[in-house]
Amino acid sequence: VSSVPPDADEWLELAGRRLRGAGLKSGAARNAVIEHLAREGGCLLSAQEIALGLREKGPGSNASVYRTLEQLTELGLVHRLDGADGVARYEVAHPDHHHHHFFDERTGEVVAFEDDGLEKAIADVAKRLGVELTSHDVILRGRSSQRDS
Amino acid sequence: VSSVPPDADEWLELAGRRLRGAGLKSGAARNAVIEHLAREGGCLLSAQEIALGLREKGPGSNASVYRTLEQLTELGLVHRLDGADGVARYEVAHPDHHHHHFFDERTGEVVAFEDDGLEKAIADVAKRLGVELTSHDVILRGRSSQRDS
DNA sequence: TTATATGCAAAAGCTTTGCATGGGT
DNA sequence: ACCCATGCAAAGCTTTTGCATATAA
Repeated sequence: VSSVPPDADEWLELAGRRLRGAGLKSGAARNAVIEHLAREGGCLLSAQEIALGLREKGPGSNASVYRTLEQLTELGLVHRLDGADGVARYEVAHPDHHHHHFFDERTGEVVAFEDDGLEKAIADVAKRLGVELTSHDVILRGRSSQRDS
Repeated sequence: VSSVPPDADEWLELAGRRLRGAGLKSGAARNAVIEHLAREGGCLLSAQEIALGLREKGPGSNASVYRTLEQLTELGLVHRLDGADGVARYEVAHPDHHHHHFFDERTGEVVAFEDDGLEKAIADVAKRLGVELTSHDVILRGRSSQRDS
């Protein structure tokens, strides 16, 4: 939709650092996945969509895509969301920007949003429950308020 | 964990009403699923767990369980959550009690909780986005704060 | 009597895994 | 050299679907 995210480079560096830190070696397929995510990972992407995008210009087999996404999820570099259609979708996880999603049931559109009040409410709940959060998701479903049917 | 939920009967009646209202006929398998849910649907149950629970004492094939759960979800009678393991889990949806879940990543335990502040924050977001919500989920992951490792 | 419900078995996906090969460090 | 990464093809899984039969209304 938009062009390359502004913090793409930042994330790329972070990814490199964490991968190296985990004792992993660089490889063509994983690099391709990571670059693809840095470019288009702003919205929810399925493994197959990524694999398809890569297949056109080089490396990145299905297996490698799945394996890479699992690693990146493990390292907290991408965020995984399991859809009602049984397909897992992935997004770049930025260190300090939590965002969530609204699914329009009429149009199928997905809107990402950020909300400090919501984040605060979640932090409050965690405190009340006496737990430490490592991640959280908020999924909203409904229709955008319009006058027509 | 606990005994039969107090509002089980209430939900059973609601279910009957909605199913009839949708022009559906009663059937042994679906009845069994519904009764099972009324009894044990307080926590997240997978289709296969339900099917297994039914198989022991009567009707309820795999196919019927899946079909029933889809119908109940459609009618808003149960709430569906798609797990990271690729398995969908279901819970009875009570008309006026929203609750959400905390997943302890250390123990695997799942804690259900309610929080008015959180609900309010979500309602506020919806208003700000100009959307009408039909459902929403909040998923928390982390560890319960304890002193040991 | 007609539309729905059920069950079985087969099919459909998405995702994972075994294994041999290639590549980084 | 050693260990990790990659790709292919073959499983593994949950979930869906086709079809014949049984059953509610």
